[in-house]
Amino acid sequence: MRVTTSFPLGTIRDTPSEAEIISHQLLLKGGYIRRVNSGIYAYMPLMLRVIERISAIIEKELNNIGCTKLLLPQLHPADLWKKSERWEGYTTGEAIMFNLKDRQGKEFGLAPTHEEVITSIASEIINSYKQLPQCYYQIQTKFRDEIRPRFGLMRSREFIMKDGYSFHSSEEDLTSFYKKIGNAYENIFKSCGLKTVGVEADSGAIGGASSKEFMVTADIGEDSILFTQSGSYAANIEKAVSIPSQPIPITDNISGWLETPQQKTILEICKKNNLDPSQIIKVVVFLATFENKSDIPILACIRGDQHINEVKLFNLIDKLHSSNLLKVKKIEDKIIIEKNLVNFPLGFIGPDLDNETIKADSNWDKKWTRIIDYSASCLSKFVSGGNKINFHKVFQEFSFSSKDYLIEDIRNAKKGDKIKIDDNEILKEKKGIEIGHIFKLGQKYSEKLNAKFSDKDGQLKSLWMGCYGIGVTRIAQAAIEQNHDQKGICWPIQIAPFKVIIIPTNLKDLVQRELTEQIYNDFLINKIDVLLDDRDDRAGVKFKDAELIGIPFQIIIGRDSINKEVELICRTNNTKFKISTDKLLETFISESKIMYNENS
RNA sequence: CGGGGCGUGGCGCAGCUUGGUAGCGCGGGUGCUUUGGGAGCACUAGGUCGCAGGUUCGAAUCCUGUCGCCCCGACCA
Repeated sequence: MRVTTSFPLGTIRDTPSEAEIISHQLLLKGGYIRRVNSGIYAYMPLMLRVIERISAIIEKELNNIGCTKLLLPQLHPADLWKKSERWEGYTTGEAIMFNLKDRQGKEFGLAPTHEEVITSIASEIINSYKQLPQCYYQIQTKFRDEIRPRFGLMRSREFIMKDGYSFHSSEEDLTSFYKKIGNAYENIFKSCGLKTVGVEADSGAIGGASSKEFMVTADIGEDSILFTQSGSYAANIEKAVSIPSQPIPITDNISGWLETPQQKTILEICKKNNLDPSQIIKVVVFLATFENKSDIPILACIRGDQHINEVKLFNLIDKLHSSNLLKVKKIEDKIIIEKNLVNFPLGFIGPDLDNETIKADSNWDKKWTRIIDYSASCLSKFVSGGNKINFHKVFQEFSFSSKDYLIEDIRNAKKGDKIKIDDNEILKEKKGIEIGHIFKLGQKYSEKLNAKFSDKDGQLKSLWMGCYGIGVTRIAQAAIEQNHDQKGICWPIQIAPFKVIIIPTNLKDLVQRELTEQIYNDFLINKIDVLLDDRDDRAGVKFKDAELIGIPFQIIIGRDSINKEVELICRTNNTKFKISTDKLLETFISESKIMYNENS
């Protein structure tokens, strides 16, 4: 490709003010993407090439393990999503799905994911165990109405994703395929030149028995990963389980009521009353909203030095009730409190708060659901809210063993904690960018959408399913986050838009020009992805652009053209080879092979 | 949704406090010079100052409303 005639670069000199993180800035500066609206980007020619490289790597690995590519619609009828009972949750609860009505008033959603569509199709085409297993995948734009799009392609409202769905006749077969796809994922990310960590994860709104996320570790990551040094354990903080540190025993000389005026936070109480956070039980109030059931108020109790994990809390409440749980939200809003509660001492609540605090005319459940985290349940003497404004209380010999209290794990594991499986190790924490997620769905969707097959025994059974996602555009940006320097992007060669860029320093020089054409054609004939910067600009401009857009190799054609000598420069480590043109191609090929091997 | 910030040529910004009819740098175009690290000089094109009301003789500037975007938080596969 020639920059002047077929491949304009579109680099910009100033960093657009909208970009906060380096990878986003470089994508904009390098002319890879242009913002059209909040969370909506155009993929410019350079970007498209990167997307195509990543897609090709994904396709190769998935085809290798017998997956089949197809393309599904993006406009989904609401009916289908109502069958799986996700319509409400996706349009009113989390409201992540863009939705609209057609001219007849029929409802549609713009697909954030495709379980419903693929399952309904699978139910039509799969009849017998003899057809199983099967795995279909596609690479396509997804739509999600993110609460706050940010960081360019990292969290955008329109993004490209590979999503795959597998169908099995048994749970065992699903499990073995799940492992196979996990291995394929590792190959894919390695082939993309990315360093990733696989972690246990919460399966969230997709649902299912278990799931694993693939993370690119980076400081700007939006997820927290907890892991042990040895690699014996790694999990997303949403899912991670640990053993909390030992509480500091409370001294004997404290008892009864504590007057705690204006002391609403754990830290204030500790400071003013000479207590340790582990001696306090913190009570956080939530409201669980269901699709067709009255709202349920929750008292979530946890040791003061620990934090509530709202994902675990959500999953727990979801498990307790058959109705579809839409959301669990902290009760803070004064209007909501006044409308539904009476004598409600926010900030001074204890685990034994009276059910009478819920107003009779409220449409809430008339009983608090009291959930006690393990960290709190083993304390018998502790300080907690006195259920009276400006008062806390020392609870003595208190027992949570009554059936009013559900003792569960609703706690965030944190760094420094020990884990069950290995006494010697403590958890460390890093930030990560989620670029892949695989789920064992089980029969959740096949049951709801009635996707059955005839098994060996002649019985009709629900299909076992897995689903597997990779954020294609997110990989591209994560790769930049992991591979850049002061000058710009340093693409891993596997996913670079071009392998090499030819930079003639002075096109007015006839010798240079001829040599340039000769080398360019030579590379083209050898099917090497080459970009020729044939702009009539000063050399410096072209050097800067080449570095910014991050092509792995540069060929500089300059003064030594007269001796048939050029320079081959490696972008990443700045290695320079001064070589004669007849050795250029073979040197390039061997050097790029080295680079391929380093990255995989 | 709460808090903060910003909307002025393609990009980055100044001007706004104290109203007087829009400016700088980069980028674009033309010409000459220059040519291995974002060149120099000269000329040039390009903006109803987000939008709508209001105040005023006069509004980018003051007031009201509204829309949009960005950041932090809530929240979020």
